[in-house]
Amino acid sequence: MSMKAKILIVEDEVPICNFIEMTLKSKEYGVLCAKNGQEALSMIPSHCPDLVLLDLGLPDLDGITVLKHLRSWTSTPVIVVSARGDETDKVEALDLGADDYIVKPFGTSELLARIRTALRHSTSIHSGTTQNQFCVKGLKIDFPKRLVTIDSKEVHLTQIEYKIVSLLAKSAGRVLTYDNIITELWGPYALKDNQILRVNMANIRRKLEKNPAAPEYIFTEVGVGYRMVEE
Amino acid sequence: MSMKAKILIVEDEVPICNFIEMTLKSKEYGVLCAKNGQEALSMIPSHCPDLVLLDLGLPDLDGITVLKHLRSWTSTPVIVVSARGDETDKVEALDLGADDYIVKPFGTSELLARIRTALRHSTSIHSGTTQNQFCVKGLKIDFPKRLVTIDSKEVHLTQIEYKIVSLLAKSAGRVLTYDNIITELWGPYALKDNQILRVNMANIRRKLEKNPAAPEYIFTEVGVGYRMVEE
DNA sequence: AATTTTTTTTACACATTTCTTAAGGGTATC
DNA sequence: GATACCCTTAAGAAATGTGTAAAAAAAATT
Repeated sequence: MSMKAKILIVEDEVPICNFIEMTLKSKEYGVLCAKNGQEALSMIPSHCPDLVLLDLGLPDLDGITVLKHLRSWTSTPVIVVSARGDETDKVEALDLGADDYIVKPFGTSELLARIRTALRHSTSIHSGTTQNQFCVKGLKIDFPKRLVTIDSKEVHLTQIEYKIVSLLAKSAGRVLTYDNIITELWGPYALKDNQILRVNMANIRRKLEKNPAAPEYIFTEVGVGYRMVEE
Repeated sequence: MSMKAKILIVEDEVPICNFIEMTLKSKEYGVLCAKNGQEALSMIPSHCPDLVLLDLGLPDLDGITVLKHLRSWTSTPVIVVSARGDETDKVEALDLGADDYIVKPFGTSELLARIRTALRHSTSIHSGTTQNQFCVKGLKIDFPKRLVTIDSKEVHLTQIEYKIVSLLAKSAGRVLTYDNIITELWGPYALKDNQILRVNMANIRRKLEKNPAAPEYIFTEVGVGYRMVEE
């Protein structure tokens, strides 16, 4: 938790943008700026901001259009900032998935408080509730619970074992090379020595497979890597 | 999903309360009313509203006090409705965990839109955290009363111990990492030192478990964190 | 101001995990 | 069938993580 959240400001009026940018930077948020809708939409996938401050009056795309596009694929929190205080505008934006709507001119401390509120929602530890799991034959991996079961019986895996198994499961059907796995788990600067991986795989198989010598779940691709059977 | 959400209105001025009640009922929400803070706090655990509309100017307890009490055990969405539009009031309420702050007089369609927004959050994010009791084997945690019992016998937990236990209980079945817990209890800027957590866990287990060396309720995931057994 | 309670720090024994080393066994190639 | 290569398995050493006790510091209570 060294750095605070990254916030994207979508605002065409430079002075306002600068003002908000300074305010946010003084509170140690990471700040990105987009001057129009197109720019905003192209920046979001690559920069993955934790929150978007969206002005409605943009030169190209309407802010509402930006919001629509955005909500079609992500639930990144969006606070709409607008000069228009009409109720219909507020209702439209909120119903399209905006998380809050602030009318200009606004106080900086209110803006900051509303940002904190929106971020609180998205970073709550309870927000990972989506039941994401991998099942194949008798093997089940419940990622949110970090729980592996064989025929409904819990199997205890160590940290590294669990990471290897879930990495393979997330690419089930595809071969992951030894380098892939080592780079992912021990970082890019680790020695590319497969031995440790083999030892771990032996231990994993002893825990998961009925007969480790004839695996059902994780197959060896000789000279290449390992592959988890597909769902 | 036959019936729409249940909303508790906390408001001492009868005409305003009636007006909001009618508005909400016309949109088929379930409506409850509390005329003061005490009443609100006693109604919430028993009626479990899906959302609270909280007026700040109450005859007995300050609305802020109500919010504080409420947030000590539940994350039920709260929209503060207030005649006071001062920034400091807004910031205070939002930082105490209010999800939104609307200044009177407000338009009904804006109110409804903000209610929809708040409910959207709670059903996608916190779903399941609005329980006010956790039971498993002989252990029972009553969140509104802040009471922990083992086989109906009260167990005294210190502040931190209680927070750790209830945090784990609210994510029962899931592993919470050391970082999760430390960040949640000591804030994001705390040193990530697990020792204090280990000490607390030892004390908690001494109080809850028959045999602390072979826990029934809270399990250790070596290298990862702790997990409360599921209900 | 003194006492009690709670929280944090320190120290250490013990348990688990991770890594290294080494032996053994397939399989393909010559 | 010998050789080389790679994979599996076992066993133990090294590194890391965990639980407990006790003392110190901080906070709350009287």
